[in-house]
Amino acid sequence: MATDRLPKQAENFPAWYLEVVKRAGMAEHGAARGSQVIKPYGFALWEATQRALDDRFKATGHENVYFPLLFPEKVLAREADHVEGFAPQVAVVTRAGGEELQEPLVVRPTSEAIIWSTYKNWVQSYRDLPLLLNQWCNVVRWEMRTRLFLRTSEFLWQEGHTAHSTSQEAYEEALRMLEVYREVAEDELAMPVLTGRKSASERFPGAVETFPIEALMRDGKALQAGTSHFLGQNFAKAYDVQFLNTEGELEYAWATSWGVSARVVGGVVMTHGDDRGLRLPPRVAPVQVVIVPIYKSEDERSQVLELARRVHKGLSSSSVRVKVDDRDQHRPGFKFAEWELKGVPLRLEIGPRDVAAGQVVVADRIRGDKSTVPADDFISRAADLLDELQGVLFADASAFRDANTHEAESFAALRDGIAEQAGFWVGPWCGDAECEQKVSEETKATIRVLPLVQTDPGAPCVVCGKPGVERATWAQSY
RNA sequence: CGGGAAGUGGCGCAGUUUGGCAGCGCGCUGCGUUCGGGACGCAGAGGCCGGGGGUUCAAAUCCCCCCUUCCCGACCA
Repeated sequence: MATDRLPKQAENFPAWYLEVVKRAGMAEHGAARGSQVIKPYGFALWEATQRALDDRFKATGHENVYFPLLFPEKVLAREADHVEGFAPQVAVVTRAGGEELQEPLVVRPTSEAIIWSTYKNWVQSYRDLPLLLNQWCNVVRWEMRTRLFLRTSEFLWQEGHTAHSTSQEAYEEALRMLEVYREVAEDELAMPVLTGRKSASERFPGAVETFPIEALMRDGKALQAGTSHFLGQNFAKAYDVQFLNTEGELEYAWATSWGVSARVVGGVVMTHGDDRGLRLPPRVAPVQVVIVPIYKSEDERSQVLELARRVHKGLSSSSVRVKVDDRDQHRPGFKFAEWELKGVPLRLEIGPRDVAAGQVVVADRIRGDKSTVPADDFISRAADLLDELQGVLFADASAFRDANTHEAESFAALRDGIAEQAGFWVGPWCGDAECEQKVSEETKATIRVLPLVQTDPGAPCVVCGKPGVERATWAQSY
């Protein structure tokens, strides 16, 4: 008898996370250091997220493009902050075609450089703007420390790169895409997020402002689940992208970039999972309803499968993603445990008793209860029930986030509080990098997010006591 | 990059101290019994023991060199 249970979340969260990711069939370690193989179940979640994002990109006027994976190192080196920020993480190709390359090629860590060096040729007039483009691709960043989905040396993402004729328009674009990210995180992934600005030290290299979405994982650590950057004219100046404005004057273009990576798959695992495994938001769940047939004799089998297929057909026709688990090599109990691990929101158990009564047993993975309902009632109500569960999951995660958000009354309270109870800690900050650094040195927590508009100016900084200019949210993070 | 651990059938591991037929559990294949919360019996298949060199009658095991991966920290989506 192989029970082979998962570790308990509370006892060892990282081990629990890795076990769920591997055993649910989402991903495993790849051949190269820090790389990963994304398996069908994990990829399906990423695809669902991709669709949700891409639909919204299109709806906001963006188009998809593709730029090269490799480009000359000197292209990357044009923007000072950018190259300084990424240099330690960049993989470089020095040999190809059996020869040393005259000019080394970098594997993109992000594509601002190659895209803006190309935009130079695409932009001459204000009539060429705005340029609203997005790219779905992989990037490579040679991180010291890796973890499946959350930080791998190669990862999948989307990166939007826009060029505008005015500062205001670019700034608004950055905020608009931040809002798209918030919406996808909350409405599709049921993952509540904080939005706002990053402090200067946490900014993207080359950005004027960085706007993140920050989610809280079940172990109280924050996860940056997406970022949108207002790049000002930094890249236009570095790559010489100028246009003639309506006044006939030459002006540098204004830029944004924004990205969400497959890290969010890990975020979903760590936001909603419990001791039994995953709990998937219905809107992105690869399988929303799984049907487990129960039978002894061949006779029962055919009757049970007949009802199962009827229910399958009924649900499919109302666009519910449903699967009949008719594998003969496993008994029902095994299948129950397996689909719970995989986080399928609803499981139907159909056995001889149910065939006789025209009913199904409905097991709810999200709320953890079971009920018996007439088969036809379930078919007509399934879509609504899934919507309801989507809401339950979001409400659960929001309640958890709220319960783990604390007010930092003093530096001592912040320092000791974070050590004792991980989570978001909120308090006034004077804006000095020294105070920020003191907190991170003593607590390992960083400022995750600052409000878009000042909410509490003048309150004493929780570190130094000087009048605050920001209300900061601190947390330890992934 | 510092600290730790580990490379042995698909997966998880034991065997290494003290050299002597390469094992166990899960999984896989076949047959049978089972099937409403992780089934069982019987019979099977499957291994250059991370790589290279050395010591020895004999190396998974001892010695040297190399490679790789994971975990914990500093860096980051």
